[in-house]
Amino acid sequence: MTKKISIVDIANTLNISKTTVSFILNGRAQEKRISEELVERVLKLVKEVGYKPNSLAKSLRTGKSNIIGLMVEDISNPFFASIARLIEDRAYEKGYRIIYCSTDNDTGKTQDLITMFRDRHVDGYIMAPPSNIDDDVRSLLKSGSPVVLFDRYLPEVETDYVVVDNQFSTYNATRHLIEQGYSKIAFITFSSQQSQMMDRVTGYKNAMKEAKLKTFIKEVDFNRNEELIIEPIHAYLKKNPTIDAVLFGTDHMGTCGLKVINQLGLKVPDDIAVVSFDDYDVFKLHSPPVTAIAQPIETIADNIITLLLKKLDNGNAQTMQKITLSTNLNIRNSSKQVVKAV
Amino acid sequence: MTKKISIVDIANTLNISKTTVSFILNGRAQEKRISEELVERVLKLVKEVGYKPNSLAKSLRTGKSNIIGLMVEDISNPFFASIARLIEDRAYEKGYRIIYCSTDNDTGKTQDLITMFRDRHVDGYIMAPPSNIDDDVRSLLKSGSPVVLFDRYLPEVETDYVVVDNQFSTYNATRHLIEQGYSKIAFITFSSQQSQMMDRVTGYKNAMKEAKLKTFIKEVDFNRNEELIIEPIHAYLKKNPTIDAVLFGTDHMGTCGLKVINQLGLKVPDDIAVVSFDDYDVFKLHSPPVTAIAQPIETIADNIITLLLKKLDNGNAQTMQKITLSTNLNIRNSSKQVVKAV
DNA sequence: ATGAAAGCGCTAACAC
DNA sequence: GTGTTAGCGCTTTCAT
Repeated sequence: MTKKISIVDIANTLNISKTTVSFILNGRAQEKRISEELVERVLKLVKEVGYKPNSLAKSLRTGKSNIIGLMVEDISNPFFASIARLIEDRAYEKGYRIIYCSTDNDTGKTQDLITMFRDRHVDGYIMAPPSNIDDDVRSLLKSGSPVVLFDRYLPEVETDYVVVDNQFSTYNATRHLIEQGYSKIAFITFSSQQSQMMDRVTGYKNAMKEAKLKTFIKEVDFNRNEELIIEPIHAYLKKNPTIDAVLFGTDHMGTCGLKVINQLGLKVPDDIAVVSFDDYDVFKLHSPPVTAIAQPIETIADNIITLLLKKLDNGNAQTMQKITLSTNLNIRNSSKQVVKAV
Repeated sequence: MTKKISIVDIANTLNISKTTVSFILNGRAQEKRISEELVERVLKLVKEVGYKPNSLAKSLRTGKSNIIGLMVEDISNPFFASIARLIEDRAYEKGYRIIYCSTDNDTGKTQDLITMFRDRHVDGYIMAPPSNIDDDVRSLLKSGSPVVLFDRYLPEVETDYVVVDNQFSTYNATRHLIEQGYSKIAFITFSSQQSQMMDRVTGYKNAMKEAKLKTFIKEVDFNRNEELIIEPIHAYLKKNPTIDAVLFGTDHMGTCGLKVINQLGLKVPDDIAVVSFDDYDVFKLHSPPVTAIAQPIETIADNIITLLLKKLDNGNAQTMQKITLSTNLNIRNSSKQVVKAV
């Protein structure tokens, strides 16, 4: 097999030193003024025997692994899966590989993960950080590793990040519902201290306050068991039958919410209007289609990887960039007041 | 930082040799009859200075990386994302990490990926193989690396794999449609030579043949641009207005298909009945809910990782296991003939 | 019971 | 222009 051939083997076969081979293989032949002819011979043999440099050894020596550590909340969530896919593609083009992990927003698990990534000498980190991870990120930064945050950021840590304008997004969505004539508007979301979630609540609150409306906020604890998310929403909606519209804080929340609304036999939008953060097939194909706050997934992924690759090239030298992108409110029939308020 | 400390540093500090430290760290103190007291001292210092072995160096020396290479068709597809998530969890518990890549069913890209994984000395491979990858998989096997295939297998290669009973699944789904009184039943799927797709077509064909019905098969080329999938379906359905039911070959196909049906303003199931392979929120939440062939995701993931871990433990010694799991046809309103045939 | 030393495959400073 | 050599940090055989 292509197994055991090392740089020494090919050097010996050609009766030259492995240094020369190494130089040639790393494109430094010109610089070292190695004869065209030797270069050819080496390249030919390399191809012939199918020699592949051992990247482990290379990494050990150079300290570079060409691996990027990607930490998302949950790879099975469509938002994160899509981002991961796009990042993977761009990184691949540039010769980087991705090791990913799902953090479940668990700080302890994330710390473990960071240790393991550091251990493996990953060259850079992309992370949707859980709360209370500030010190760990700082220490990463201090040791010279580039870190790009996304989806949320850590207000107390000076890093690059790519997020969307969460506060305006929910403010805007809430305004939309108000303009459509709804007044008992609930905001149902995950309980979380993360920046993006805080901002989303704030946007909702501001819009409601501005319109002098009473807020209805329901926070549900995150759980991987969907039943445990559906149940509290069910209870909440049942207990507050006057609610005439609901804004869901994430795609997952929105999906669970729709299930509840089905269970309760509520008509959308007549009984209850629906808007959700994130925009996926579930919302587009629903009857009626669900109004959704669409994040610019591709732009997000593009910015993340561009930022990281730049740092990787520049030896992490530059100043931090904080990128906030705007979302798009895709208005559909789930939030259009039918003319009945006449 | 926790950066530069190596085994030598801690050996020097304690005035002992690095060998001893290595033994202690690898739990061979007993075996080597190293004094309790020394062991304690070493462990204490290690903890104190936060020494972490360099896993790169370890891998170089031992040839083990504790990394598993996972190759899926597309990580942003919910089926693969869910599987990936479950595998990640189980592997993590056992101290293994996952490097993943999306193959896009592209043989060339997959070969690159394999080379890169092999390069990085991954300990094992999990793969949803594209076609024509037989030789590469064989060579992996020959070089002693455990490989577990899933979702599809390579008939010509003797490996472990975990798949579902695709042929029976579509046969059964088609039978269901026939029993409901549909007769112009189309099968819309990706054009592919992969085992799972071939089996799905066969199942459909067999059921139709058995019932003496004419088959309507539309194969669409895979493309990452959704528009290019939607368009041919649109054209096909428009050109064959007599079709009264359709079975979609994958979740992605089904989602695109529903979009087309919406565009065409067709009523489900009155104008057209719908059944899809794979069962996701999109189908459950659709109005009417869509009948779907549910794969046992957790069981699949569990079997895959159990198989691989066993091989990893046993030095890849055992015989191959071929596991075929059954699916579940979740019958919903999208395929229930409304009583009109009276 | 502990240590010296070889070596995994590679890079790069320094010779010649 | 090309070769010698010293590590990168670790494991493991063989001595003692």
